[in-house]
Amino acid sequence: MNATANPAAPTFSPLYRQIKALILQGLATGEWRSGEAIPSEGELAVRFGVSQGTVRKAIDEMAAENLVVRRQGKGTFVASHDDPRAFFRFLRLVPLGGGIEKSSSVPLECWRAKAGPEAARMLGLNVSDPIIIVRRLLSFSGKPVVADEIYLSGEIFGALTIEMLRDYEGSLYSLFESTFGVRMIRAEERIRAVPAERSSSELLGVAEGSPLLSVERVSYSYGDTPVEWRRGLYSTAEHCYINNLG
Amino acid sequence: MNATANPAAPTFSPLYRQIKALILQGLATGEWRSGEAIPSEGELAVRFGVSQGTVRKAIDEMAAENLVVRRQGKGTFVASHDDPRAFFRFLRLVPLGGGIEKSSSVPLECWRAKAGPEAARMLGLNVSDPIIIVRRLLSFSGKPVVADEIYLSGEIFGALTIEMLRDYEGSLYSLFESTFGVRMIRAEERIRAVPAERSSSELLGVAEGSPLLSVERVSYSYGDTPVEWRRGLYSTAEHCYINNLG
DNA sequence: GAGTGGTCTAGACCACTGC
DNA sequence: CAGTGGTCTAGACCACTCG
Repeated sequence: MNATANPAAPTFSPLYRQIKALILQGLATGEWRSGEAIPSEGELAVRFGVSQGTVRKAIDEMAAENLVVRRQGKGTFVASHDDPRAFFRFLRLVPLGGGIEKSSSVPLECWRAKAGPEAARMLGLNVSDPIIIVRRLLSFSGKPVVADEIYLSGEIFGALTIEMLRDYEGSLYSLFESTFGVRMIRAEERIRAVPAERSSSELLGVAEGSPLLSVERVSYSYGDTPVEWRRGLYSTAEHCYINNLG
Repeated sequence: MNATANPAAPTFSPLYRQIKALILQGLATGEWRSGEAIPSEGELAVRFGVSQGTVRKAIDEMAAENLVVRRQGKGTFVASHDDPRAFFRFLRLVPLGGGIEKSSSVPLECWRAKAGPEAARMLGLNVSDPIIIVRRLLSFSGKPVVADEIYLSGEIFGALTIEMLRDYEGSLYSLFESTFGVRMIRAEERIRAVPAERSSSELLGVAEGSPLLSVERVSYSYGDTPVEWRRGLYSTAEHCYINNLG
């Protein structure tokens, strides 16, 4: 037993974590794509030379981290941002009165630039590496609510154009996933209250100086690689940001 | 096998969830108190007439929900708000520059009242049931950062006084837990940006009308019972609210 | 060393899906 | 029906803690 186990691991990790790392590698290298099924637990057990229970525990962890979705009787599938259940995972904004609204995203600009010190630090790049900056406006029920400025590595997202953003049906992360093979796994947000400046007040249709939520986000892909840095200004006149403390 | 299983459960649930419910019951009724060890997996397996693996899976879920903490070689312990690791679980405020600051809480007022319609709805009470209202100021490194107004069921927290709040060392939730036997399990927060009113601007030392974070929270104890409703106004001049999207 | 949680295995059976 | 994940068991051994 312990077939493919690392013979001289510098830092000990249990077998099921090693199996998890191997499966993760398959996800990162694109061996299985978003929405596709990965091999069954039995197959993976044979491939890695461990018991099914060990594979099961590895997949359990990955399911808990939303990397993968299990469906009884069908198989285990690579998590996808196309899945409607994943929509509110990265946009925790709901109307104050409750209910559900139709959202629409309108790209305003998309241009090439060189990374300044801050963007470089956030994205793990060197200063003056190529980056892409996107500005867009997000509306609920036709009313503008969020103004985003999004910084992306030019290396990865080189082919991105404003037409692609305009024409794509679905969320931004769905586009990144299907077109660039980059899946956002987790993100860190830093939230503050700031006064609306001239430009954002016009975009969002609020008075200059009125309070807005400033939401800065760094998103990570496999291996904790930062791939997106963004700043959003949220109008909370009729919406609020919700968060569950567990 | 299936010893203590419910003979005619209306809604099916696997054995390990029934075991989980039984252990949860022990927590809710105070059979084991905060910080104490619950019986070992083997003991619980014998008590409930199931295999240790089944008890294990039940406890796994409870550990994932932060209800319980496992410590190898020692046992499984009832989660406690005294645990320093639990501090930032319910107060996600960090200095903008990073680092750690000393926080101190100063109670301003603590009085009895009757529940209005909003407080009643949030706390699951009837209108004009007795409630307790606490106002307090939270400071980091001596500077005021958060002004809280806290609504509690008078039924449960009847004995609470401002002296208790003033004299207690530790977080508010530690006091609730040790003095009233009420443990906060999870909470929902709704966040908006609002202009500072006269009273809060004076408390927090900011200009009237400047942007503040409004954080409304409902906290739940066992069985999803709401036990606390609060509204906090956060000055984000030198701090920000952090959130991890997983 | 005794007692605890942590890992791993092997095998049985159940519940769900789709052909 | 075959194939998938979901549950449950029994037992072995490891890793950690404490007296």
